[in-house]
Amino acid sequence: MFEPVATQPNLIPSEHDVLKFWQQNGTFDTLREKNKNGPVWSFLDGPITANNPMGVHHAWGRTYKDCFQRYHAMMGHRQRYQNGFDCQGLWVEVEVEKELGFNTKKDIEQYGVGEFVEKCKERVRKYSAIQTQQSIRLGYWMDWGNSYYTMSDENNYTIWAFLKKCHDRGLVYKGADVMPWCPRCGTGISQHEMHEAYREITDPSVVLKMPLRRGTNEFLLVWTTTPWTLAANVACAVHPKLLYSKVEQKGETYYLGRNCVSQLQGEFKFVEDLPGSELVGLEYDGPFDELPAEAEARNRHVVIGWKQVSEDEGTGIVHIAPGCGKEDFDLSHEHDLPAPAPLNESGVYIEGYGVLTGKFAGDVTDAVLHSLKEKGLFYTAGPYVHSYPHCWRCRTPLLFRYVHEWYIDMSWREEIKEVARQVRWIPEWGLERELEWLDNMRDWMISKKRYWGLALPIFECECGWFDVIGSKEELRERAAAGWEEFEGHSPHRPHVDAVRIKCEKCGREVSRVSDVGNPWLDAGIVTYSTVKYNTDREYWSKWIPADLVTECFPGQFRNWFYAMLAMSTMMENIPPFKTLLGHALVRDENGQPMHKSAGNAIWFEDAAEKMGVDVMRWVFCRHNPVNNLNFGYKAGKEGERKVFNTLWNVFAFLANYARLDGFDPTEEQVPAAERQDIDRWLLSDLQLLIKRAHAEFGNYQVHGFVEQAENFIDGLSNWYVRRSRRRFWRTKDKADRDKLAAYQTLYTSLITFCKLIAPVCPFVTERIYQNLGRGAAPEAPESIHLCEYPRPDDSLIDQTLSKHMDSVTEVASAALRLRSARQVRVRQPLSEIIVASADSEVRAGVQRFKAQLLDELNVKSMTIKETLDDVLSYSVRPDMSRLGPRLGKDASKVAAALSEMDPAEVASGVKQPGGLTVLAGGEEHRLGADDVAVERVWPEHLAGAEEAAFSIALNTELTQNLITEGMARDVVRHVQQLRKDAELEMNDRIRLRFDTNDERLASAVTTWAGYIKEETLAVALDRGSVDQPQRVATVEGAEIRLSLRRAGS
RNA sequence: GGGCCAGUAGCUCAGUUGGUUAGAGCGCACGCCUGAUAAGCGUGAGGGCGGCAGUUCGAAUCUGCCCUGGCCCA
Repeated sequence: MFEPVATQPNLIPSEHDVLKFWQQNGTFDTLREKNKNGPVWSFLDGPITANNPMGVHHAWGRTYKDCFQRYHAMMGHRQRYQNGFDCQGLWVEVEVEKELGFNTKKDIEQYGVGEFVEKCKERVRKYSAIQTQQSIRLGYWMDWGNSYYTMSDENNYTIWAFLKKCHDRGLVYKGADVMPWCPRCGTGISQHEMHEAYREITDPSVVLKMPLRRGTNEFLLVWTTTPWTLAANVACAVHPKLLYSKVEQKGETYYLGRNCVSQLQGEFKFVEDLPGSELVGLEYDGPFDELPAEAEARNRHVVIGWKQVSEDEGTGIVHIAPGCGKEDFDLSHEHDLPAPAPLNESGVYIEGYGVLTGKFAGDVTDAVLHSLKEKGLFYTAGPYVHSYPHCWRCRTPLLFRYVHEWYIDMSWREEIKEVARQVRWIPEWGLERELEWLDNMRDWMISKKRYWGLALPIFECECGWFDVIGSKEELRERAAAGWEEFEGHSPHRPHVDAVRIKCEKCGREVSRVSDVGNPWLDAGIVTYSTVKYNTDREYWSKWIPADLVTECFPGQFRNWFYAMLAMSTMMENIPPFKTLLGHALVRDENGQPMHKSAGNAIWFEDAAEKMGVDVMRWVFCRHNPVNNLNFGYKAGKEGERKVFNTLWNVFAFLANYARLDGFDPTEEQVPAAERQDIDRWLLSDLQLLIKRAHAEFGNYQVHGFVEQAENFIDGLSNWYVRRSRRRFWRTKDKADRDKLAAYQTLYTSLITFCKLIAPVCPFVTERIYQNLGRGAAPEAPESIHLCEYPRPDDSLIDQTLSKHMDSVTEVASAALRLRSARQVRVRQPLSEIIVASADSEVRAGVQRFKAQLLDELNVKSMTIKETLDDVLSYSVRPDMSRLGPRLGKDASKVAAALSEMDPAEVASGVKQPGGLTVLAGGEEHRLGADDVAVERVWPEHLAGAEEAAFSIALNTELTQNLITEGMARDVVRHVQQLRKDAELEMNDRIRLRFDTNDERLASAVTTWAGYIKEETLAVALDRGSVDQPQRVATVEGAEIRLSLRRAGS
């Protein structure tokens, strides 16, 4: 019935076997069929970017997703199992550009937008297929034929519906702003995408002179790290309340922040300090006033006050170029200043900038400095290290550009906040984080001047009119031209661009704006688009809000979580999900961020085939998700040893013995009341573990359960099995109810344990189940994952028993420690142990498991008492350094008197409230606990230890009998090793032969021959010359030569 | 400048509603045990819980301020 089990689990090859097994049997389909009428549990998958193979960090989130789905499946819940792929957006474009060797948008235009978009789709298909295969390898059970793609028509049109709703409320607008711009990608970078954009770089820092127009030789010293923006200077800003110094140097007068005078080169003469407010309003000459483009600004150069100015860096006087900086731009509104915009979308100067025209902004530092020097405006320059934003996809340093983009006015953020509050955030501070973002975010920039993405359904007329189309049907109805060209294509560029509608104001035919959409629109709509919102509203309302969403949280508060919340608020004003479980980042073994470039990134496939996915999943589930996870093979190895080897060994032990014994798990159960205490202890612990599992899975805190599971398997192996082994070894006997109870207890515990952890490690548990569960009962479900999740049986829980067992293990480990300290090996039997405790529960526990303890500790007898006082003696030594100064010459008399007294009385006396009264030299002296040093003295023959809850004393006196028995046990041990070396079966009988020159040893063997034979399954034990010993061992200093052969052979 | 999270042995982390002598794993050394275990167990060295000040009979746990690191926002 049970298959024999190898001693090594061989995890990785077996995982492939299990995958095959599931596939061949259609196990996942069976599961869905089984649960099809069950109560709904709704998980909603966050789309993975289908742009690269998976790294181990993807596996973390996916392990959670699978794990919770598997738990709920075993609870009988109906689920959707839909995986998602994120398809559209700049990240795909950038990779395709790399593949094709493109550098600019021009390359794409020349190649053809249609072809380029096809390439993007192709890349998505390729990597979604790879990720699918990898996920299957992880054991991630999903409806893989039915994954959603954010590039689908359904998804795109549902976003149109969302935008239409926004437009109906008047929230869509075209705005003008200065924003971060990637000159390589030729697109603005929205606030959402500025996450992790800042990187340290070295830029030129320049201090230049701006001549004041009011007098001669007076200059503002102005600082900038972006020399290219100087050609668009409009104003200078000072902090009105900061102090500025007026200084003279080489016949010129300079103004700069008082705390910035260290910027001055060489000697200078201090003239006076004045507040910034006195500089405000002064007019000056700009550094590039000769340029035609500065014509308007030329007449407006003025010093303005701005409280953001700091004197921590630079000169305390800031150059303002409203067309080149966000804050500058805002200031220009405040002060009604012009905003010349010098760059085109590639970051190149437009006409009107003299020698700069046609040059890339990042390349003009030398030209700018040269020009300043020529004009006598240069003061100093040097390298400056600061953190500067970069394009999050191509790493190009961003520029700031004045542009027109489409926005959603987010003035309705309070509505979103209200929805966010209805979600349960794990960890709880996720809500605060989200609310903070919602408070601080600006309007949502939804346009991008790119090619591969959502086609914004905005049609804009020259006359200023625009409208938003809400569906494919609406587009068809309103199409004035180009519908035929578009029909049959997905709503992507370039085909959708062919459609024109009529301007409702001036009647002209107008096209769609050429922009594509922000990719977070794509992912944010999935709670609608993928759940049949448009086609089956009843179905949709059954599954949304989803019960669970789980993702890695850094970044997602402003991206996916935000987009889902905002879009769901607009669509139906409901939370899109009920619980959000966030987890931190995967780091390398040393806590460093994993980077492809640093070479410390681990690809999923490598990890899967090197550590195995069960182990990987265990590592993920064991970790507290709020902390970053340091992932590496070392941690995997540890988990493997600690958990999987232990589990496997218990399994192998049970299966192999059960096979020999013909144990039948379907036999009638021995009632719990008739089983041994240790059995009932294990079953009680098992119920507690089941309870814990339900609590933690239900609460999405799987790591708490996994930690407890580790403790359980440890107790199962290293206490229950170790303590119960002999019950399994007894000869086959149908009437042996105790043996049956042991089998049943171990069998139930192991198989229940496997079911409990099956969602975490679905492979190894499946193998164990196939042997133990299915092998024993062919009518059982064909997979462990088709079983019901175990339910706790409260009647089996016995808290007192647990407490008793705790006392027992503590006493055992204290006694073993004593043996170790005294160098008395455990195989050497000892005559007596005394356990003393004032706690009656401890005494009860020790009494209850007396036999177990004696066996475990190899001691003949045990005495249990309340205190060890009667076996201990005390030694008392007066502390003369205290008594001397206090008692003077009486001190020595007190000491003498003390030595006459009973040390035990002294010991207890000094602890009394009044102290101990000692009569010496005719006077009474009171001694307190500090006056004497009391030591407990253990009698020579006792080794003692005092613990918090109990004391123990071990009699280490050895009689000849004990020594002889110890020798016999040593011999047994050597024979067992010999059996193992000879690769005998566990139930093979042997004929044993030994030889020794030591008569003590020889007589020990003879005296204990019965015992030795019984322990080693020897049918014969003879002394005789052993010419070719299979083992030569030393016992108590004497040599013994051993040989054996299988009986009957 | 504001907010969130974290700061416990060499490293990685546990420490429930404040309660006696703060735990575990890894690593190192030594020892023990082994008819399931190329496994396991024990011991030792090593920290007084970022700092200071409070509350309390009692604080790693609560309060305040500060320091360091990470993240977010400005």
